[in-house]
Amino acid sequence: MREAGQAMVEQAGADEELLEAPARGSADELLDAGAHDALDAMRHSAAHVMAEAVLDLFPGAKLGIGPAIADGFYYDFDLPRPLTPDDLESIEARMRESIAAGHPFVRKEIPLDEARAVAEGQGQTYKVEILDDLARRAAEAGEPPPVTSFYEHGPFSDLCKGPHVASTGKIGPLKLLSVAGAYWRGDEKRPMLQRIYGTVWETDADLERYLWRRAEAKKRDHRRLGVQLDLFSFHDVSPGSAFWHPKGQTIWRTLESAMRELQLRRGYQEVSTPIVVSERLWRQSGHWDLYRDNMFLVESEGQTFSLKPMNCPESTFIYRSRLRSYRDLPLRFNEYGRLHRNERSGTLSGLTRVRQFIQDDAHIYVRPDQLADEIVALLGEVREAYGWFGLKPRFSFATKPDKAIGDPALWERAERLTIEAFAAADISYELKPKDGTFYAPKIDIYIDDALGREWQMATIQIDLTMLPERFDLTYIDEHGTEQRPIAIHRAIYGSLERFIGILVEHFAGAFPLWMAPVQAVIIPIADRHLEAARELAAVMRVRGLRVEVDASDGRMQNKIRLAQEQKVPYMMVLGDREIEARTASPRTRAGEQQPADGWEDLAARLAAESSARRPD
RNA sequence: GCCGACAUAGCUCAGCGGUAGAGCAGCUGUUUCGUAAACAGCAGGUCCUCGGUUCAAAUCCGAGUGUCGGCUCCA
Repeated sequence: MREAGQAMVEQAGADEELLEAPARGSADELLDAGAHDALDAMRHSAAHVMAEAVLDLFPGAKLGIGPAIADGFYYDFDLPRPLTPDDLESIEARMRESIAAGHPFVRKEIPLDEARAVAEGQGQTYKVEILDDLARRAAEAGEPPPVTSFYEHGPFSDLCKGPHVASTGKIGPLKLLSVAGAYWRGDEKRPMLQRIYGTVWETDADLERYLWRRAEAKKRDHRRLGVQLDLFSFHDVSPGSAFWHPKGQTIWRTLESAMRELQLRRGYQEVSTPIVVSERLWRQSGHWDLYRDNMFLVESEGQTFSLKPMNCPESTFIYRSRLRSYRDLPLRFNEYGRLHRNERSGTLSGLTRVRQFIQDDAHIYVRPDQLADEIVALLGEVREAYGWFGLKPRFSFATKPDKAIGDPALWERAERLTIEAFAAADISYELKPKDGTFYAPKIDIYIDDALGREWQMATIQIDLTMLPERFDLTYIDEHGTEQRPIAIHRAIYGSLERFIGILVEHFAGAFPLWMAPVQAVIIPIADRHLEAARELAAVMRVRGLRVEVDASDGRMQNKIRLAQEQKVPYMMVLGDREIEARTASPRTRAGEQQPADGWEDLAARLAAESSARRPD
């Protein structure tokens, strides 16, 4: 990865559109600049031009940092007053002037102490801090203070590694997007700066496409569609917790029963454990020290309880409720446990960041010799379940971090068996060295949604120590001696709330037939067709289909439009012709008219289509 | 939690010191209609909450609550 990055930077440096990157300096430093290609150089250059504009409009503004980021750039400023949307317009206008002027970017090298004196003279305290850090890092590495580089364009100069485009005129079409608060260096104990986000592209068409993508994402926003489709709502009496409406709950139950069906087939046994649990349990599990701030506490009769933030410790009580034989393993306990985590108020966001949620959680207890087979099976479960939604999971494998508990030999074995399991299941994965949890190596599962956004979804953790040792789990092996099982924590949907939120956006609310809250709407043309419409609905409901009859006195065209807006997969218009022949001709939400079919046959066909759980 | 913005009818939003508005949804009536919006009428609001300024506050100021954009992509 390092090598690839370096090669890219060198390639970029060779591009004549780019100002040459510094010859000296490690690949790491170059990577830190985030300037990987021409577009990044352009974005980083735009950040400089924005800083120029801000300094011009707000003399005395202090500069933080201004890197290129995915899709654009930002720059952090310490300003005398909060910025308004009008300010963004005038800053953008000033940037256009600088771009029109076509100032060349000029690289200057200045000894560090000299640069520091200049920055201090200008009152640029954040730049001084950066320079001091550079000096300190060099000193720690036993190197002399490095020579620093500045990039100048027109009246503006900024400490910067580069590379940049040749001149401000080479900066493509841009737009400033938003202002947000950002702590200096991401540290909440440091001053809060104002961050301006912007986007730059090589062509107008690219910019348009990006803005369209943003607008599209906004239209698909699950918080918006959740209201439109009547799925769920949020209320200030319980911030961060969804109120599920009937249709949302139907989706919920449908996903849950699909997973239950899979779990039944795979030999899981469902359990349920208390939500209010004594602090004593959390002390034993270690959560009390590490996680207490995120737990809701409840006092009763002088004892402290908490709403459980995770299920895992409690499942061990069921494991230990009797003596376990090696013949009992694997034991697969799944639980749809309701969890509460007291997330900081500012981080809450729709269904994707909540305080209360339910996981399709499971804890699987295996003998070491069963681990590899179990992981292969779990990877298969993930693939199967994600196939219901047409999602293609990508896998990563995170290994033992530096601060880890437990026997190194067990770690080594678990990691080796996991890698073998990937091979056996013929699944490729990205290795993330030292990125596991302190108690377990873990497999994380990612998907890209319909808009190309990446989401971290399921997780599989191979727990060698936390549950087995802290809760003293044992089984009796074939020689009559006590052994420690391995515990696997796994969630495939993860939080159902979050998963449904992602699905709403992925499908833009047009759910596949099998999970649509209303699968078909029957539309009688006139009142005299209502009775037959109800009959057809009954025929379909017998097959387990979720069907509604639009009995309102609106016109058929309007009923179609409403069903269309609700993204109902099938509409059946019933008039004299259909009723005479006891047929119906489904109209799909894509506008396709399917051939007429007898009621029974149609119901059977749609029911079969639904139970196939196809993603389209 | 912190910074900024926002909070008006069920929904989307206008009004921004002088008696609360529109479209959609709802209700009532007329219409009974062939594949994406029939017509008319009616009803609907402690303008988020509390406090302040003012002859007068949805509008200005302060506090609180909630929501939204962000807060480790480090020259």
